[in-house]
Amino acid sequence: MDNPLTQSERARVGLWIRLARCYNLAMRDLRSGLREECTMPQFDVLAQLERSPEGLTFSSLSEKLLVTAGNLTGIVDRLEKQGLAFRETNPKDRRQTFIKLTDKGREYCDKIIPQHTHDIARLLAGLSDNTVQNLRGDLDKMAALLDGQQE
Amino acid sequence: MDNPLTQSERARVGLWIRLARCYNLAMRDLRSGLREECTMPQFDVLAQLERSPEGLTFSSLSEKLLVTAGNLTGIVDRLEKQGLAFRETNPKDRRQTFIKLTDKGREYCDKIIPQHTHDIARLLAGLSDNTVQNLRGDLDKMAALLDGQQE
DNA sequence: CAGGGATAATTGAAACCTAAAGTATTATCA
DNA sequence: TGATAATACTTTAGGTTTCAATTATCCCTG
Repeated sequence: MDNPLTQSERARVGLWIRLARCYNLAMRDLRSGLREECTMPQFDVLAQLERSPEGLTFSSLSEKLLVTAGNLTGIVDRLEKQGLAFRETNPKDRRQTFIKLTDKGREYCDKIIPQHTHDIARLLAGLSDNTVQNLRGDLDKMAALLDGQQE
Repeated sequence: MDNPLTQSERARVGLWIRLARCYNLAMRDLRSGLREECTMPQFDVLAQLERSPEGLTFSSLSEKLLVTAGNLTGIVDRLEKQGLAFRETNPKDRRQTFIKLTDKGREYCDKIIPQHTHDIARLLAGLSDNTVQNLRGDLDKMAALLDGQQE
């Protein structure tokens, strides 16, 4: 039962540590670029809403963003308070609530999404196109693996 | 000023989205493996302490884990309350506080670190050794870039 | 058409997280 | 030496996050 780490296990732990480090470093930078405007989780919700003019339910947002529905309640509350989004009960199924952008929210997205996109591009500008392609491909493999594994 | 996205920008945004997705998917799985025992942030602190028998200050932990010192205050409070770690003022510089594992904390680490390591290895077992090596290399490039960029 | 089970969102408790302000201690240097 | 600056940690306020328990609604089957 006292098995030392195999080479292969060590390599995978190292991979996870590197992934987490990159995530946190990038997150820190991107957060500060957004700070004056809105929080990162609020931005994530806005960006999803922006591409779904018909609105999104809490459940679908929850799947897309990988956060719990209970969490979204608070984030949407704050977006609503800022006048950027609003709730609308689905008349066909009154359990469901659509979340939609207000006009103000849409304007806000027009301003802030390109800004954030530019922040990301700037942050990663130092990587070669080749490295970017390789990373995307390998992370897709990893995501597929992790996706299949969650039951 | 109304510049559409270049190919290169789009690719980098896609990379960031994939990275965040992998991080969140893995985090979700690893958290649930740890849940009965302790929280992920508590684990991260314990794992750092375990390899520094001389103790670690809040500042050094903050750098290693990429979290703010204010945050660590609470996490260490909880570890202290559970009897896993303790604070010790540095007599040479009374501003500094060393955080150290208790005996109980060390025992606990002996149990939980291998378990968590195994969880990571299991989670990523489906990736080829080749993919793991490529990812590690490319993420190292990315981390170096992000590290240099933070002033 | 009346329960009973599933689904959608909310609530509550506990922990995490950041930025900024506050407190104590040490270092600088005029 | 004594004012000032820098450093290390804590505190505070505002959000985020999860899990588990509730509430409201829908669907289905007898």
